[in-house]
Amino acid sequence: MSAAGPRPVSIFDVAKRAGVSHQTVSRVINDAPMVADATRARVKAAIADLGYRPNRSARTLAGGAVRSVTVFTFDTSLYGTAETLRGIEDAASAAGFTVLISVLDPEQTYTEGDILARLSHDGAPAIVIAHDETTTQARRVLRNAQPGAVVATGDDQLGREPDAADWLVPLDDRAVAKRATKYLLSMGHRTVHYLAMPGKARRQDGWAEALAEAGVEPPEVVQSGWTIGSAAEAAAGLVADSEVTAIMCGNDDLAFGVLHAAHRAGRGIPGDLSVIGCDDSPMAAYHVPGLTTMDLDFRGVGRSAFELLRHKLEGGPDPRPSWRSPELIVRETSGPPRH
Amino acid sequence: MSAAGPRPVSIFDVAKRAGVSHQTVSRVINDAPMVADATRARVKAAIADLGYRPNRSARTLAGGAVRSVTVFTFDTSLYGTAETLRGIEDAASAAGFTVLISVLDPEQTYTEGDILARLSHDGAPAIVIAHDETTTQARRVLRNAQPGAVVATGDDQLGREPDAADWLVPLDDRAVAKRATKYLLSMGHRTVHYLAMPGKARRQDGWAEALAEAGVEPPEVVQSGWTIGSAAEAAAGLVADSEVTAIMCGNDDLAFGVLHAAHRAGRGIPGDLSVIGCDDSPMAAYHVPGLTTMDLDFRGVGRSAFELLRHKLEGGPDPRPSWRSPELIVRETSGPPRH
DNA sequence: GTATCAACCGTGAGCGCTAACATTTCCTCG
DNA sequence: CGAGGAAATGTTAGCGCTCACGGTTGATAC
Repeated sequence: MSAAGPRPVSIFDVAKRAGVSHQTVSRVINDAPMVADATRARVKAAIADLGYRPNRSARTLAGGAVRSVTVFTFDTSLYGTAETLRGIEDAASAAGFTVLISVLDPEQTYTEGDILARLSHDGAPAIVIAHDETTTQARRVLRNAQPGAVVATGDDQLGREPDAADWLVPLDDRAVAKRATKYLLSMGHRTVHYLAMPGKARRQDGWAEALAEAGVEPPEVVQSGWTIGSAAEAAAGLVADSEVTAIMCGNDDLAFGVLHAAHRAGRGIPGDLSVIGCDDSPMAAYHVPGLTTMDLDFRGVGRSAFELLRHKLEGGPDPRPSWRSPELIVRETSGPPRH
Repeated sequence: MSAAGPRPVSIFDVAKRAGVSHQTVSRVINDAPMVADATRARVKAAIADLGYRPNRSARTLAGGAVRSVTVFTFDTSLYGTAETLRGIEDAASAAGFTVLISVLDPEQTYTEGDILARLSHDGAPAIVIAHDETTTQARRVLRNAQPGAVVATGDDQLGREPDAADWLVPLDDRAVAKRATKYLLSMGHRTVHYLAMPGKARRQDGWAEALAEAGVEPPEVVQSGWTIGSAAEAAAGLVADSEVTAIMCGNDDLAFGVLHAAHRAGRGIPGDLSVIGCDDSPMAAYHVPGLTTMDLDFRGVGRSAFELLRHKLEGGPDPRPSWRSPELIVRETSGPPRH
């Protein structure tokens, strides 16, 4: 009834009811010490009676502890971002934080002001799930504007960005891609082709690195969009080429696209062509044939990102990063080439 | 720099710089009339110079127009909810609204207080993406507490809930499931089995209704969880039974699980078994074989939900609901039964 | 030249809360 | 038994903004 009804109950109403000052009520709802048990109980009863609920705007305005995070991301319906978001949400709500999301459109360019304007206020804490150009730019902007209140996940750029450990939960995409490529190479493939999604340069780097170490000249990268459909289209040429025996894909969705294209082209999997994905999305295990891929713990990364942010905000012991490390999962889309 | 730096620039700083009162600045940032063009320009210049950005907390506290929505949902990584969320986000950010998300855990039960506490303040506008028990309960709680500021999407319960049109963007799951079932029946199947996901009773109703109209006794419903894996497991018995020639699934993910189980059981698709999903997720078109399913415009539903909420908040002309109506998409997992 | 009325702009209060400090109470100890 | 001090509570100010006014212009009308 409160929407249209009378003014919602405030801290003063509770105070009056409990026969204390409003500040005491504030202490109770903030679990502050220095309140007698009896008083605390009385206040809590009053809160329950009146159905009081604190007003977050007032709280943040008054300069109390921050209790919200803005998450910048670029597409909530992709497996990786959705899972990361979920991880952030889990950790955040457990800690009593509100999470706001701000979805950036990869097609659009944003000015610094555009991005900062999406924060609820100047200096508001933020997490950036940076998996493409646009979000990487957001990461840069936020990091410049308010280094104390930003954390990011995504493309590992360790070594290029200063103090990355303080504010970045890296996925080490390079190592992941390298591992996958090496595996394919180890199966006896002469070379491995790469189907790239937009703005994930580090995975491509890892692939190139693995090839370089094996002494093979990397073939031309084939560029795809983010959707299964775009991958199927982009890979049409690749799968038609009988010289191509192994393709590594930027993520699982792209791999499904490739598999579809390969099927249409009549190429046998994995006899004629090995395909490997990345992310281990739920579909990977149930696709027929089962998709070989890299398991990435996005949810864990999201949780860790939140913990890191919280650490920056509130201090306390260094949070140990706690996500499963990436792991190769061999299923049925990969094998030795047929001679 | 504002996080650790000096106090962020406020409306007063801008006012001083522009040589006007703070109220005039407020007028400018709110696009209010009654400000001379010259003054407006001067203020805007000052805003740009100082890099001023309004503080949302202060704005909502001071009782201005509401500019945020809290979205209640139960799993941001499912296709349907992710897309709906995306639709809401699109519309909301276009309208200058902030979107907060609040993820409810289906395993958990929430008290009325728990749910209301997730609002940023008493009476804060909310959208509920109600696809299961928990979110449906949230919908009920919010609707009771603040009918003026709640809108929901999801399971159609028209006829049972009063004034549904005012606050519900229905998906008419019943009709969708009925359509799919009728299609299967029309292919010549004696009966259609149903693999249910948790808490989507209306789809089951539609299936039962279609069977009833065809004069066939509905077989026992098989219950699944939300994941592909749980579906594969739950459907194991069904696919092993050669009497079963058609299965309709609660959504596409479940259908993929069934397809997987069928493959393992050695049943031919669609010769031995027809499978139909629901949602037309991106994978449906690229799965081999292509999944027959119902196309649902979740994104449009999300957009409409936001528009409806905005209408309730700000008045104005009735928003025309504008989402594509559900459509049957026939691909390769369905066909007539083999005799 | 004065009343009239827009258009424009400023002043003060207050939203609900917390920080910082002031005050009271009550126990401990020499 | 009074000084000292900690625990418990109250008081005041102010966060950044909007609302509801009140004041000031300048053009127009008579």
